[in-house]
Amino acid sequence: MEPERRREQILKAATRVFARRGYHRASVAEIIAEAKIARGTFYLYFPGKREIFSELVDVFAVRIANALQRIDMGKGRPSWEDQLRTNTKKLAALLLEEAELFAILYHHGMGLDPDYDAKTQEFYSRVASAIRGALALGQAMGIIRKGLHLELAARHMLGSVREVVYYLTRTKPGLVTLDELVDEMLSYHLRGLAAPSKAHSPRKTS
Amino acid sequence: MEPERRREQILKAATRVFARRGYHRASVAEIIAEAKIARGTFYLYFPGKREIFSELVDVFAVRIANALQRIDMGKGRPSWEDQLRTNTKKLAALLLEEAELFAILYHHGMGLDPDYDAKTQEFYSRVASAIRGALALGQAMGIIRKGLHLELAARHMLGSVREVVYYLTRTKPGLVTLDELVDEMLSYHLRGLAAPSKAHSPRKTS
Amino acid sequence: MEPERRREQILKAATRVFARRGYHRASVAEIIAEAKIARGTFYLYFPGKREIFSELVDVFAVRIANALQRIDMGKGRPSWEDQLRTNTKKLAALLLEEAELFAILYHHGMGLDPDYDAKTQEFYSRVASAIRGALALGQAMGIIRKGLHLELAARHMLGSVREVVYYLTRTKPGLVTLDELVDEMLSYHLRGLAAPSKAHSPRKTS
Amino acid sequence: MEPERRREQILKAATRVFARRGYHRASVAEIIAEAKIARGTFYLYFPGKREIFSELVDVFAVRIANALQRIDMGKGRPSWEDQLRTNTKKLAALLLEEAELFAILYHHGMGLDPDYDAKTQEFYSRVASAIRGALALGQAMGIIRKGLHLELAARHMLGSVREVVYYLTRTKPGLVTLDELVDEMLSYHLRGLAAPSKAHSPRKTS
DNA sequence: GATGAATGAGATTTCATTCAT
DNA sequence: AATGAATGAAATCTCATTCAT
Repeated sequence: MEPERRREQILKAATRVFARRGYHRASVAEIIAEAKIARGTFYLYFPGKREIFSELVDVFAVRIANALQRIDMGKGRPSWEDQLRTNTKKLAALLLEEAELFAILYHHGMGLDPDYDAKTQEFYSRVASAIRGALALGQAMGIIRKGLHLELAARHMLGSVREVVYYLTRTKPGLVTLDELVDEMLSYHLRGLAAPSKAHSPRKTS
Repeated sequence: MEPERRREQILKAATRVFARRGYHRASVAEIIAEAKIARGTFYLYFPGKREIFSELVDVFAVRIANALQRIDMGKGRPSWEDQLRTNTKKLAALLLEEAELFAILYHHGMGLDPDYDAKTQEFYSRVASAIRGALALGQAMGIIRKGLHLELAARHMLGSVREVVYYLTRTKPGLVTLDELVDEMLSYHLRGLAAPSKAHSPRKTS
Repeated sequence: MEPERRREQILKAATRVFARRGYHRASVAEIIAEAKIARGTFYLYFPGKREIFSELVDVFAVRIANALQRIDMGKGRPSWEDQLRTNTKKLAALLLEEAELFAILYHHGMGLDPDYDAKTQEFYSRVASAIRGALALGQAMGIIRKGLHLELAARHMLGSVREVVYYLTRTKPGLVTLDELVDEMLSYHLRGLAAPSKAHSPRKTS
Repeated sequence: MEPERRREQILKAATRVFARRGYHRASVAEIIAEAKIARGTFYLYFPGKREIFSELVDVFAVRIANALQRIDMGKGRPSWEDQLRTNTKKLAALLLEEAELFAILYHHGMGLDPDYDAKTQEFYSRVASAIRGALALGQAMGIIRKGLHLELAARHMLGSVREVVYYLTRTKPGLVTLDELVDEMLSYHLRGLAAPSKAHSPRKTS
């Protein structure tokens, strides 16, 4: 088999194994069984378990990054809202489609090699940072309310999207359609939970 | 030493080790070194590594559950809002204080034995379910808007709180005070991100 | 078993295995089979194959060093010749007795880890250097002839003793008694091969 | 490429690799990289790693054998001494020139397959035997002293020459010229270390 | 109650050799 | 003749758990 395809095949098999077993319980033995190759063949294509995992995550991170367009208010561009909706939909679609890869990313960090932990943290930091940028822009345009702590808000979004999508892929696939999901997510983050009639504002405590 | 205190001592040591190394990289060797006991002694008090970890998480889960009062609109009770604020504050305080234990809870699930995974899922399901109950109650009282997908909303909250608190304990401790945090969290979830002036409602797409 | 004795037992077993198989073909599996212990037990006492081998060589090198007294012409000391004879005899006795260990040392260097090679080279260098010192002393006393290239002479001795003893232990044990061996070695090195009558001196060539 | 030259090319590459890494640390991968051929090509010309090594050593052993003329006192032949000197010089020159090959020969034996070990032993035995023959001849002619244990003496020579030449090639190349070396070696073996004035003879001990 | 020496299943990785192209 | 992808036996090392003292 041509190296290119063989590599792909192993990567695919590894994805399945990691998704179903987690990083630690996955073993090279299992990956080669899944890929139906000999032990040595694996090491012909990848230096080891850590590295193939790392590559998996990297590639996926890049795909996510590519799915998201930096929100930009230049002339002739769609509205801020539409761009947000597009990004959200693309992201949700990608995560739902690549549920296996996403499961890996969801269960990230800690317990792996220090190098790896740092990398994952960095990935999430980059995402959070991108979100914060979009929020700042929205604030400047008067769409996002003032007084918001942008750093915390970005983490709120990051955490809730991650959890909701994971919940859907693992526990309740098919609970909602993609569009319903996107609507729910957007309205949740933009409007919150409170009923609109009452101009609700939680009072400050000491 | 009395068995009770010895047990406690081991549990404390294990907490430190798990928090610092993660479940997989932690070793029984490290725990007994930290607890300054012999190898055999460990197994006198706990069946094994998996079990002591499991107990750690369970105990913490119970503490969380105890911190949260089921929201109840009975006579003479504080307002729905105040109960929500109280719960949020207690929870945030507990998680921030017990950062080590929380790090464990944040990172776990998956990669352990299937039995254990199931348990974790169950823990989060219970939390999500409690949140959903509170939201339903709020809806009944007209405080929470109609048309909300309660199951998804509960996951939104769960995920975002987990992420925000973890972010604060690990990356930016001291970024905000506890009260500021609670305010941010409540306003985020209740009011969302959108500026209030504009009666903003994202349009549906096909 | 007490650690002290267990350690000794493993070291003995390893000596046998290394002597009969050489460093590379020896395996930890073989050592533990010889010592009748479990795999893990080996690693309880030694960090690995390289290290146990290294220790073996080190210990033997020290024993050799201890067997040899630095030749010293102080008052009341035996004659230079007697000291030489004593050293030679002790050395020969030790090497013949510990034939297994010596076989290991004989087949030294190259092909092992670089660290190890350096160490062995160093050992032989130290021996050669000690010999050179003794020869210089003998020269000063008029016992050793002038014009000798001491560095080369020391290597001559080193190489020939090593080969002769190895030959005896491996191929022809019992060919000569210890005293005969010592006599042969001393007369070989001191008087050479030439018949004494003819004051033989090889002429120089271009 | 014609098979003959290709074979030579691989043999050369292997020599360099074995000399630089030793038998065990050398890998077929390294040899084919050095020879710039494909993996399969190697096995087209040699049955395996062991065999190419073996061939290397064999070829060199034959070259050594050819360099040495059996000492022969037939009519019109040079004197015994001159023949000895010629042999010694040829041998030293060959070993010094082919330092890489000699390093291999110096270090080998043991650690390889039993078959191989036997072969090495046999090579050295043949050399020792040739030396013994020459010594016996010298004894008959009154040049070599009586009472010498010829077998041991042959081993003495073998070991010391091997060590001295190895020492020069590896550690101190250029320490002496070829002629100086030959003089040193001959005088060492013929006259020994003792100063000539004193008719030195070490006394026997019990 | 406590100890810590012993265990061995299981994980990762290497590399000489084969064989279809 | 030449290639190089594939193989898999074998080696090293880890660590949760047991059990005799």
